[in-house]
Amino acid sequence: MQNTLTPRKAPRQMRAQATHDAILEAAAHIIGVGGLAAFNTNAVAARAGASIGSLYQYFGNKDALMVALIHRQQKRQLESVAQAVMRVGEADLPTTIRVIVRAAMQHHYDNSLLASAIDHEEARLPMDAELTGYLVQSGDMVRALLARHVGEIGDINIDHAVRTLPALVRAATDTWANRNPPMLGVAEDEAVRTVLGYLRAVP
Amino acid sequence: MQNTLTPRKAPRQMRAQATHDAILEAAAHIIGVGGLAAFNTNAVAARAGASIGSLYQYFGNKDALMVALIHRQQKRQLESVAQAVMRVGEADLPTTIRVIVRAAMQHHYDNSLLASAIDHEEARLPMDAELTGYLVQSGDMVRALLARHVGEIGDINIDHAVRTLPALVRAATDTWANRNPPMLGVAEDEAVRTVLGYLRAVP
DNA sequence: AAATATTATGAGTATATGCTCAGCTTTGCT
DNA sequence: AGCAAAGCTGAGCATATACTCATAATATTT
Repeated sequence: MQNTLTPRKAPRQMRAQATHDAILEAAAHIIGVGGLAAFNTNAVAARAGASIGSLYQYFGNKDALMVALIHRQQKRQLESVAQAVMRVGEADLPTTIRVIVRAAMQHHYDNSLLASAIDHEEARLPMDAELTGYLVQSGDMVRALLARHVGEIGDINIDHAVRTLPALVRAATDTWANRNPPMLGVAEDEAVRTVLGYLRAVP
Repeated sequence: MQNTLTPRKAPRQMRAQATHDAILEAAAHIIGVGGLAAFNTNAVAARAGASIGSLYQYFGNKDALMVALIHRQQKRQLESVAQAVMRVGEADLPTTIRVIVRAAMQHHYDNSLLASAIDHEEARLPMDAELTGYLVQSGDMVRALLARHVGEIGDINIDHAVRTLPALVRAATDTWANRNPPMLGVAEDEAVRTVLGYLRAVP
């Protein structure tokens, strides 16, 4: 086996897929509630209703499980945003931004502890082809989107914007959605203001 | 003892202070290099050149050490920014923002793994009076600053801005400074653009 | 100098946790 | 039905790690 972070074995039957998914779901839940400090493989297996042996059948080690979790989250986020881009069609820039911001926030605000754990672990773990792929895809999406509204935005370095913008949205979301009680309306408004301000800024 | 997160004993002699500081420094270094996964009290004591017993003389448990680290980082950041605010005097808004952004970035870009670890742990640990105090102080600072330039900024909710702006700067910093090689110039420019855009935005 | 207070030590303990493996169960195929 | 492949189990091992405590060393006070 080349790489211990690679999945050990792919599920082939339906029940195997279910076990596999339950383990990922359990991991997400445990980190979401107790943070990385509570994240251990025995607890994950127990919550998944699977044995610890099953966990290690699909994930060669703890880091591999974390990597799979990161992939899952990235994939969901990308799909969610892609769908929003479809939906929004040819609307004006502020509307477009708001719709996309809302989609991007979706998977963050209900589990911001998980989100920050992923941020942290992403920085520690090596970046693989799949992650790079998501990055490229989301970059292309932003690029296409901005091309539609080229008249309404300031002088911009697109390569910078492609990386900065998602980070800004995430920051606004984390700040306002992760509170007691969560201030989702504010989160959305602040994110929209930030993005529009960034895009229209003149140097 | 009311609270296990409280420091166990305050250092009274100089050598005790040195030990105390060395332990915090070692903790920062270990998290900065290996992330939370590498953060354990034995390793911290070893790197600090102190015994594990000494560590537990000053920090009742691992979380207390983490809390102290968070306080240290917050305090440094606040001081750094406060100094920048002094220095900048009555300059125009773009210059002011740039100087402050640069100060805020200081403690982030050379150790972004530590920064993300602190973000994560802050969300998990209970927020105490000291942290609240830092938040209030930095809020007051932003408020005073914006008051100086009230003519140059758009219609703004100051309470929102006070929390959103630092998060935006942190996001831009993390995104661009934590790379190989670190792109500090881009980080600064992106942060400045973001903040100025946010402040001048019109709804 | 003696007494007291503070600081440092690190082997050792209790526990938590990553992970294995030998055997069992279920599913799919002929 | 019979067989092979896939999937599942969980006790238990090896190790890592949070934390204690009895003792020693150093500093401060009287």
